[in-house]
Amino acid sequence: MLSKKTKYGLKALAFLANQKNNEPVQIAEIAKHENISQKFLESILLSLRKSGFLASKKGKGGGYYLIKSPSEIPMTTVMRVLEGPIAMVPCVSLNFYEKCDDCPDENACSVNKIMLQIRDSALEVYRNNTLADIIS
Amino acid sequence: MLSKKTKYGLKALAFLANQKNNEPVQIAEIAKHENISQKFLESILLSLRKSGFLASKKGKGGGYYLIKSPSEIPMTTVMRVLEGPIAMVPCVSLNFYEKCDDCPDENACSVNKIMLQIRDSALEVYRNNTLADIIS
DNA sequence: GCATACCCTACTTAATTAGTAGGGTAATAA
DNA sequence: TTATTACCCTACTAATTAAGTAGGGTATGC
Repeated sequence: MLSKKTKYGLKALAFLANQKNNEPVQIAEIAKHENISQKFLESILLSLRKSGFLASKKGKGGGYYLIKSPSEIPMTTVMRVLEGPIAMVPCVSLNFYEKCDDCPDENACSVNKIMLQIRDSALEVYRNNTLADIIS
Repeated sequence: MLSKKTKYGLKALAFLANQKNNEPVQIAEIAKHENISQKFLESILLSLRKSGFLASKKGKGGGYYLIKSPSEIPMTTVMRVLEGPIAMVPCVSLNFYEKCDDCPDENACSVNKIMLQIRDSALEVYRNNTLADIIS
C-alpha cells in the first residue's frame, strides 16, 4: 500500500506545479484544497524541501513553491524520497540493497526472481514519468 | 514492502513445486529448509490450502502437497491471496476497488494517474509468470 | 515591532505484522 | 485398538510503522 505521506506529497507537488507563475502557496491553502491534515502536510513539505524539490518563503505572502520545472522532476526520485525503496524486497533494491538473512542464495530464490521483474517494471514506469506528466 | 507472510508463502510453494512425484512434505521440513518459524508457516499453509493451491494429508507420512501443476498456478492469484490487492491504492484496484474519500475526481487525480500505470505494469509481470516460472 | 507563516521536537494513538502458546482432532501404521 | 504423527484452530502478545497532534520557536516583511 502507498502511504498517506506519499499520496499527500504527490498531491501537494501536483498542486504546486499547477500554480501560475510558480507563486508561493501557503500550507493552509494546499491542505484545504487537497483535504489533508495541515500539520501532517507541514512535515511532508518540509522533507520535500530538504530533498531539493521545493523552497519556502517565510512571512506574509510566503509559502512553498517549486524550484524546478515539473518536467525536470522525475517520479523515480519523488517516490524514493516519499515512499522509500521502489523494490518490494531489500535484496532486489538498487538504492537500498540488503541481503536477506534467511536466504542462502539469491540466484536460486524464487521470491528474488519475481520481485526483480516487479522492480524493473515499476522503475520503467517511474522513469517514463515526471511531475509534468501526472498533473491534470 | 512485501510481507513476510507472502515471502514465506512463495518460498513454501516453490519448495513444494520442486518435490519429486509431488509427495507430501511435512511443515517442519519446509520450515527448516526455508528458515521459517514453523508455527507461522503453519498458518500460511493453512490459508493457501483454503485458497485451493494445495492439500494436506494427516497422520504418519502426511504433509502438504500441490493439487495443481506449477504451470497452472498463476502469480496473479498467488499474490492476491497472500499479499492482497496488487494496486497500491484502492482507487485503481480491479478486485478491491474503493473510492478515496478525500479525492473528488479520480480522473483529475495525479496519484491515480501514476498508480494506474504501476498497477498495469505489475499485473503484466504477474500474468506472465506461473509458479513453474519462478522455481529454480 | 507585530502579525504572518514556516520550522522543529516530542508525543500519542491506531493499525498491522510477525510471531507465540497451547491444546484439539483426524488419520495412519503397527 | 492404540499410539503416534502431523495437521488444525483460537487466542494472545510484542514490535513496528503510519498517521496524526500538540505546542511552541523563529525568520520575514510590511
